[in-house]
Amino acid sequence: MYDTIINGNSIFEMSKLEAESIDLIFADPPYYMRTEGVLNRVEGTKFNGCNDDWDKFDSLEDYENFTSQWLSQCKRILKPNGSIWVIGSMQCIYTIGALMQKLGFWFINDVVWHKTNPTPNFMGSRLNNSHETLIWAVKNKNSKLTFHYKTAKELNSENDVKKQMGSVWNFPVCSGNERLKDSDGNKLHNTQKPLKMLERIIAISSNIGDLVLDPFAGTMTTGAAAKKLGRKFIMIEADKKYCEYGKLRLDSIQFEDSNIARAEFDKKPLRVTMPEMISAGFFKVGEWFLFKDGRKIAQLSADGKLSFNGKIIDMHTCAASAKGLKAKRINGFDVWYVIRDNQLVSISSIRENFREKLNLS
Amino acid sequence: MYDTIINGNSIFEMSKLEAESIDLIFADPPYYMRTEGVLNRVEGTKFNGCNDDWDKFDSLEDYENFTSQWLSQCKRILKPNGSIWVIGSMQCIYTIGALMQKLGFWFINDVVWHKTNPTPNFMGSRLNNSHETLIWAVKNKNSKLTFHYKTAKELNSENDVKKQMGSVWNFPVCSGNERLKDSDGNKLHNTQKPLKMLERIIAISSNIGDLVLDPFAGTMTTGAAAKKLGRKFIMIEADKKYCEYGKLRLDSIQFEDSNIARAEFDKKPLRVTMPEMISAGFFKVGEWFLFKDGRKIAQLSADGKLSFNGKIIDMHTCAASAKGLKAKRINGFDVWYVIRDNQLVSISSIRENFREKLNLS
DNA sequence: CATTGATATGAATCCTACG
DNA sequence: ACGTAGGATTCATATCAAT
Repeated sequence: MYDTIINGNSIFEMSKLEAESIDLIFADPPYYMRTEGVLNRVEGTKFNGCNDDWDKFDSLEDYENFTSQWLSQCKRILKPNGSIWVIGSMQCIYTIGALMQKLGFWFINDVVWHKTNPTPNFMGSRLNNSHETLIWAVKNKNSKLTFHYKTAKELNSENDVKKQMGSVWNFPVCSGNERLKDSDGNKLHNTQKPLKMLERIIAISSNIGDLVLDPFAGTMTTGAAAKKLGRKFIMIEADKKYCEYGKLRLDSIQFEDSNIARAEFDKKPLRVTMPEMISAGFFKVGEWFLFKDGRKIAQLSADGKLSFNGKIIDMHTCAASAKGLKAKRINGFDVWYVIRDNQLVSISSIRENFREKLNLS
Repeated sequence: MYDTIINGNSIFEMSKLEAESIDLIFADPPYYMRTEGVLNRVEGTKFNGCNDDWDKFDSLEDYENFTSQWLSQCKRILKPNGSIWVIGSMQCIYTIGALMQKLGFWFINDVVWHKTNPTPNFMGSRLNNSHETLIWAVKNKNSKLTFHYKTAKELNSENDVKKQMGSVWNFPVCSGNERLKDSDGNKLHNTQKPLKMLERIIAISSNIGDLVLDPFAGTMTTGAAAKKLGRKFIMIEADKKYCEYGKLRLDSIQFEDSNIARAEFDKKPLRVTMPEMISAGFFKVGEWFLFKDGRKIAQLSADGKLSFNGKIIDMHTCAASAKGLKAKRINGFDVWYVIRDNQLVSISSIRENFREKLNLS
């Protein structure tokens, strides 16, 4: 049962789903904003924020109870190595985050959505609230995380410079053409999230073909991003109107194949061993392994380890030891060189040659 | 008892302070990082993060209990209109924030310290954690906040353009000369905070002469900023070594008078009334009040209100009404013009003239 | 068609002194 | 603790009309 929109109560509908069946959950729950009265702009027009009934709760305890219930269902249906993302603002995210930790979710990152065009504070009564917070967690401390590090780096490209993606993300609020309108031309939903943000989340923390759940689906942005990136989805939404518009939206979207969708940048190179390379003639037993500065340090043994000061140890441990580091091991492929045609050659580049030969055959 | 460093346990020492005696609290508590083992950099040197004994707790419950205790003391000693700031990272800030709300603290903003030079994630195992979170709260919902809006705007100046300060702040992590060193030349403290950040916090949310408390004072950055800005301070720190270095640091700092320290930009202009200005001859009873486009809308009445469509109403209500706005009132000083020397002149500029004349006399 | 200017709008815990 | 009334307060972006 997937690629469906379920019109119903989030907690109840989740309770019917199978345990450990979901790869990725994105949750955009009610924020419990606790606004009162009307807020007028400086010009005297009314500011139309989020004053929906679904955002009203009787008390903090009431909200905690609600939050605890839907989070518990999420924990139950999430696969052992699945991820959950929750978005919230200052009014709710601390309640949510604290309950998540109590339930045993293990935090990977908290991410700040820095809005490039936030609503200003009309009254100058506090700092302009220009961000929302996302919590990224896995089911428990021992979960094996899906994180496409190099895909993230690729998505974080700026002027062709690719840097490690950080925990502060800049996106504009959803507006203009992207913002869904109802039949009267008014915004369909008060809290539609940017598609780009959902695409980023799904791309870096799930695999193609995975099953994505959004328990508070609203305008179905999560489903839209999931479908576009080739993931399956289940969207739960209590409001019938949103479900109807959501179906139209999701039907209009197609899978768009790409290196990002398939996380090609994170594909691991073929795993090869020293003995393989020795028997293929890429290394010779007994040859010297040198530092970059040309010093002869250790000699290759038949099992692929190194002979160093009379001991046979693996090249990574040997590298750390020979460099006198406190660390037990460092990556030997970054340290060792051999002599080829009277030249120092990195063993890393020799491994590359070997991999190329394997790929060709 | 102020401008002191107290060497002792935070909770115990706070319990001895008088109730409702503190204007501003800045708290940088142990983060409960849950780090294990040793983290090595790519090149094999040891990364010296924070694994101090003071950051060790037995369990989440233990940490909650500790947090609840020090926050309760903060609540007790904070003045009714005082502010509290707490800084934390993803490991602890949700626990802290949730407990603050349970204790009745009312959130003003959560602020993101976006580090411009964060420690990279050496392993590429998650997003580079490049921020910490500050929570700014007052004692309860009805507290009257100290917020120097225009001082904040002034501090947020960029290329001479001053904008409303937002909830995402860019600061580099504390390093170089600012970073305190011990007698061996090693960094004195693992979590020293940037002085500029503390100055900003103190400048915008307290008044000159106020009493500032830091229950986890560490390198005494809070005290340094407080003294520089002419605030009194109480610094509590459990570690004797930090207290000794802290005393040296604070003794070397002097109050530096400035418009920021005195929040001059937020001084309210003299409050004046229409009748005053009428009797001083700046307005004439019966004269027309016009829109910016030159339309004659209403006539000035002797009590300073406006005659509009046969009714006498105050100029702010009249402005909203005459513009057909839904809002009951808008600022009339932004709306109304009168004729002086055959020119449209804003009544706001006339009020300025009147204030100047009052200041001269 | 390009450029300029007016208008609309976004998850908001959005005032405060005085009587 | 109320209510009432004086008066201070906004940034980025998309759209659309006007030039």
